[in-house]
Amino acid sequence: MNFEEAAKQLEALGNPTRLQVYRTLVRAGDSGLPVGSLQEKLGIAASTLSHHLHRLILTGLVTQERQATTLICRANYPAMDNLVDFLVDECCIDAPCVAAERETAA
Amino acid sequence: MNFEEAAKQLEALGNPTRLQVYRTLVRAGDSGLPVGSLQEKLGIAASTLSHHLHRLILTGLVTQERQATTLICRANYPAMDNLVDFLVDECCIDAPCVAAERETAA
DNA sequence: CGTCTATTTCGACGATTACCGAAATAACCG
DNA sequence: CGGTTATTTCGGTAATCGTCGAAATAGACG
Repeated sequence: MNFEEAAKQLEALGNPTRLQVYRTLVRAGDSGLPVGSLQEKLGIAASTLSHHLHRLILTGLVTQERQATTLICRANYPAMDNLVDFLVDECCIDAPCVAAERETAA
Repeated sequence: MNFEEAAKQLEALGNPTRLQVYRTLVRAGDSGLPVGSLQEKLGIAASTLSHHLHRLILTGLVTQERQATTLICRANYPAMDNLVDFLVDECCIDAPCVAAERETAA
């Protein structure tokens, strides 16, 4: 995980609307959610949602798969895993913290 | 860790300059670093650094302690720990996602 | 082909951000 | 008090962001 990529992903998740989108997708699980359902759940304009989805996709945190006219969105779990690894690694380079212990224990 | 707080911290870390500030502080360890040293390391204007530090402090990711005329900055490890916890809890990184069940129960 | 649904792109707007240098403040020392 | 060093606040500017509605595109179906 390179520094710039991590920063971009963190920035993507740092917007409340996008964090909510991402959380909703995570909770939807492997089956994912169509853009329309997502829009209904969040109650924002379709164009706004599309914009945020685009950014999440650019950072690799979300993927899309076409099923006929609807687009299914899914959280990309490995990407988040890498991001968390980055944070833990950064956090624990010189000063071990609780996260490192949990990491090694798990 | 509440949702809004997590979003604010993620946004704080999402800016490349701030992420670099934070990383530098993490690597400095418990002894921390004066603002001046930080500025020298990063090569940015003092006012710009002060601005970013302020934001990191507001989110709780960094703390400051005065020592005479110099201000010592330190990474707040428990805050990062909580943030990582939030991400892991929200996104159940390595395990099948049980968050949906938790959601319906809540 | 024309129409319907789903989604994106476009164009615009106000709000926020990042950055800098200059001036102000804080704490110490003589 | 006057001076010195460390840092912040102020003022301003260019760039980016978040949001929306309207228009454009993608695919299915008759």
